[in-house]
Amino acid sequence: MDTPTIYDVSRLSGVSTATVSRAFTAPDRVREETRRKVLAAAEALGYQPSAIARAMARQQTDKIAFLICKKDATILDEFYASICEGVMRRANSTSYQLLISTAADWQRTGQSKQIEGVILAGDAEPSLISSFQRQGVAVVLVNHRASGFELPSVVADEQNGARQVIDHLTAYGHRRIALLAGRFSSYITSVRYNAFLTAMQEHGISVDDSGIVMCGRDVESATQASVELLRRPERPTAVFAFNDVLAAGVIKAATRLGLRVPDDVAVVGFDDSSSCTLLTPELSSVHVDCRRMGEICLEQLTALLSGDTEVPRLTVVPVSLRTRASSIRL
Amino acid sequence: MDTPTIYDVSRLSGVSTATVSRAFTAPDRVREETRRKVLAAAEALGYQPSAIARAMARQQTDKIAFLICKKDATILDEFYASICEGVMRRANSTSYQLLISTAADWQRTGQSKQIEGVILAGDAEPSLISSFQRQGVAVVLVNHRASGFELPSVVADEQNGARQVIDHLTAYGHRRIALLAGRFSSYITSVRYNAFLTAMQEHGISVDDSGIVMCGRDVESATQASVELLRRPERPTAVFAFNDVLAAGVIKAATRLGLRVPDDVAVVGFDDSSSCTLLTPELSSVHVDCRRMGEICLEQLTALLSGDTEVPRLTVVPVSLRTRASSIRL
DNA sequence: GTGAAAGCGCTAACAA
DNA sequence: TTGTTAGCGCTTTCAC
Repeated sequence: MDTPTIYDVSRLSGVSTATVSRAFTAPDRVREETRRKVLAAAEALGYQPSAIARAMARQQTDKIAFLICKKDATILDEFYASICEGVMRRANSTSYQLLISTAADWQRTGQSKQIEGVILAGDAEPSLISSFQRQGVAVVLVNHRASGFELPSVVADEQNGARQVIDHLTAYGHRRIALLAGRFSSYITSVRYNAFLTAMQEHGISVDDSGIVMCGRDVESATQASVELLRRPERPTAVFAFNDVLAAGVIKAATRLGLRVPDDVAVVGFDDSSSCTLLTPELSSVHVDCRRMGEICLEQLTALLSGDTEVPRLTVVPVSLRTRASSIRL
Repeated sequence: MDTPTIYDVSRLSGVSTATVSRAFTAPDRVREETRRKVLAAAEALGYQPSAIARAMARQQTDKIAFLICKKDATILDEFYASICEGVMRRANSTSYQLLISTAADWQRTGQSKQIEGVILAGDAEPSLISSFQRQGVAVVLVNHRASGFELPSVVADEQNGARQVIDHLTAYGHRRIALLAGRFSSYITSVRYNAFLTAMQEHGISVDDSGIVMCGRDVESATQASVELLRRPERPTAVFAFNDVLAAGVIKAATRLGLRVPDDVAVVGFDDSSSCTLLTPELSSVHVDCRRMGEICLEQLTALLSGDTEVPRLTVVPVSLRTRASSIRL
C-alpha cells in the first residue's frame, strides 16, 4: 500500500485534516482527547508527515548548508571535519536538514537546492556572501571575518593562543624563537602571523625577519624549510609552527640534522590535532575546540533564522596550550 | 519582489506552464525556438525551478543520506571523512541532495527526513538495514558486509593488503612478525585479522598466539601493549599494526625502549593516513583509496535508484603498500 | 509540439 | 476547539 497521508489519518480519526495537522505542529491548540485520537490513528497507519508537502505549504525548506571554502584537494581535513561534526551534532537536534558541500561545488551545482541559512567555513568570497544575502539566506562565518558585512563570525582566540605559547617558551628561557608560517586561509594566515608578532613584542623580544620562515602547507615543504632554519649559525632554540603538520616537519628536520627535541630545539604547533600524540616526542600544541565552534555556528544560525536580533557579531572561542614533551625540558 | 515562479516565466514567454516545465526537464520535447524563448524569459526573471514543488509533484525527494555507523566520539576520522568526501564529490554532480549524519542521530531524529537511498558506512545493524529496505529505501554498504541481505557492498582488498605487507617484510628477512590488533568495526577487525593469518600461512610462518597482541584503539593503549611486546625475550623483528594510529604507538614504544626503527624493529601500518609522513621515521602503510570507495558507493546507489539491476553485490577496491623508512633498512 | 487542468500532501487564514 | 477551503509551484496525463 502507499504511504499514508494526512487524509488517511483524518478519515480514520474522524477529524479534519486541519486538526490532524495541528495535532502535529501545534499540539496545544488541540483538545487533549482529540490529539490522542489523532496520534493513535497516525500510529496505527504508520503515518509520518511529508516533509516536502510541509515545505511546500509553508514556503520554507527547513534546509541549511555547511559550505567549506577552500581550494585544497582535501576538503575534510581534521580541522574542518571537527567543525563540521559540531555543526552536524547540533543540527540533528533541530528540524533543519543539513547539506554539506564545498563552496566550489555549490556554485557549480547548488542551484535549486534552496536553503534558508548557510555556514561558510574558511575563506568565503565576498561575492558568495552577498549572493546569499541577496537571496535572503542567513549567513554565519567560521574561521573567517568579512569586513563590510553584518553577520556573525565564529573564530578561535588565536591571539591568546600565541601568547600562551610565547609565555610558555620564555618561561623555559627561550629567547630565540622562530616562526614557521605557511599559507592557509587568508584569515588564519594573517591572524596567526600577527598574533605571534604581538606576543613576541609583549615579551620584549625583537623579531628580526630571519626568525620568520615561510613554507608550503605540506610536511615536506616544512621539513626543508626547517632544515635550512636549523642550520643557521644563530639557530633558534624554539620553533613555533603555524599548525601541527608544519610542526611535524620541524621535528623531522631536527631528527635529520641530529638535533634533539626539545633539548636542542623546542617545538610547538597549533590546532592540537590528533597527530600530536602520535609523534615522538609528543607535540605541544594550542588546542582549538573546533567541535564547539561548529556548535556555536549552528546555534547562531538558528537564532538568526528564528528572527533573533541579538546574535553577536563576533564570537571568540577560547583556546589553551597543551604542553607536551616537544617543548618541556625535564 | 518574490522569487519568480513558473507562472511568471509562462506569462513572460507567452507559453503554458507545461511547456516551461518541459523546457527544463525534457528539452527535446520542446521546439528549439520555443525553448529558447522560455530560457530567455527564465534568465530575465532569474527563475530557478523550486526543488520542493518539483519533489511534491513528482512524489520523490531526490534526497540520499550517508550515515556513519560507529560509536566513537569522533565520527569523522580521516578514514570516514575521506569516504565521505568521495560520496560528496559524486553527489554534487547529480541532482541528489546529500544528507550526512550518524546512524544513532538518524534514528533519534531522522523522522520525516524522507530519503530515497542511503549509504551505510561501517557496522550497520541488520535491524537498521531492514528498516530501510522495508521503506523502499535503496541501501549500499561500505566497509561492511551484511549476510542475508541482497545489497551492494564496497570494501577494500584487505587480504591483498596484508599479503603485500608480509611479502615486503619477509623479503627483508623478517620471520618474527607480530600483529598489533585493536577492536574496530566488526568487519574490519575480523577481516584484517584473518588477512594477516592467511598471509603468514602463505609464507609458511607459524603464528603462535604470542605474536598477536590486542589493544585499545588509541595510541596510548597501543604504546603500552607495544612496550610489553617489545620487551619479550623473543622480540619480534617486525610489527604489523591494524592501523596507523596503533603503528605510531609501536614507534613510540620502540623509542621509549631505546630500540631503533626500522633497524631493531620494522613497523608497518594500515590505511596510509596523513600521519604516516608526519612520523619519524615515516611510516610504511597500506594505502586504501577511501575517496574512490565513496565515489563507487554513490555510483552504485544512483544505479540502484535508476532501476539498474546489474549492480554488483560486492566491489573490492585495490590497495597498495606504500613502503617508507619505518620498514626499509638501507 | 503545445495547452488545459488535475493533482501531489500539507498549512493557514477564516468561519463556525 | 474544530472544520472548510484555497493555495504552495511544479509535473503530467490527456486533448488538440
